[in-house]
Amino acid sequence: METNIMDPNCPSRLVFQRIGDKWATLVIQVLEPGPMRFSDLRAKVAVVTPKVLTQTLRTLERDGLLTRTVFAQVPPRVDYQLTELGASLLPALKTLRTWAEQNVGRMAAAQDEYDAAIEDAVLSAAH
Amino acid sequence: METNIMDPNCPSRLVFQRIGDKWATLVIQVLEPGPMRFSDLRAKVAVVTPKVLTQTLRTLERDGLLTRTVFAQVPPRVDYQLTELGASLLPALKTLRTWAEQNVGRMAAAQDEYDAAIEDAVLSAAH
DNA sequence: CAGAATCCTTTTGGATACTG
DNA sequence: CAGTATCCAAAAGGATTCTG
Repeated sequence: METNIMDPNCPSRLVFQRIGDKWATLVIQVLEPGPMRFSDLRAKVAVVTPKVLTQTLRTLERDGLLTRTVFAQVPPRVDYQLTELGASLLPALKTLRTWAEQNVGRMAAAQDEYDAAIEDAVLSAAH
Repeated sequence: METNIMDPNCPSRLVFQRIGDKWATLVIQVLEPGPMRFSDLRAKVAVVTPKVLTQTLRTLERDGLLTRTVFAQVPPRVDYQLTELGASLLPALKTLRTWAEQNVGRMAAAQDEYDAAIEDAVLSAAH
């Protein structure tokens, strides 16, 4: 069967949505080297609140991209690690990052130019 | 200089954000074959409202990913087409789509499994 | 035709405080 | 330590109506 990206129910939409998630791709990339516990993730992913980090992790766990392992000890310890499926996404993310690193300068320049043109238009309209 | 994805100001964040935009990647991929006018885009991208489509197009234009060309005629005609920069993003998107098409089935299965486990937990808690 | 303007609902992200 | 519970502000997304 043909996957049609135009279809609102197209499965690839799900993936693009996940990629766009502010924290999801970050978490996946942080987990690349190996398992990590909640507090370490918080430290690594900077100023994310526990609530948002939990949300992100639950979503990724539900997607089968990572696993959550609880150790029965006090104080509690919970490890998160990429599944094979999650790890298989890394190359695609890497491709995107590479593009980003190489082209964000051009994007930023385009934005500056665009904004300057708008500014000019506003000023001349007010003449 | 080292780009650090952990940095909230990291430029690659901008790219991931754009990729995650519900309509942006769709528009870029629809424009691959060549220029297209507003109404054709609307038809292609299904049920998007003109407001949202306009927003998306403006953002992409500002990013330097596409150009907007107005023809001085009645009725009006406006063409949108990818810039070289916009087109250079296509391979990376293609990589993602390929991953999506190959793995969305596994993601969906993982979700079903996860939801079923949750459901079981709820039922047994109510025993 | 290609949108702009307005209004409204839903979702998202985050701050803060509390708990097993 | 690893979360959960509440509350809130901001933004995204969309329906509808109008216009050069």
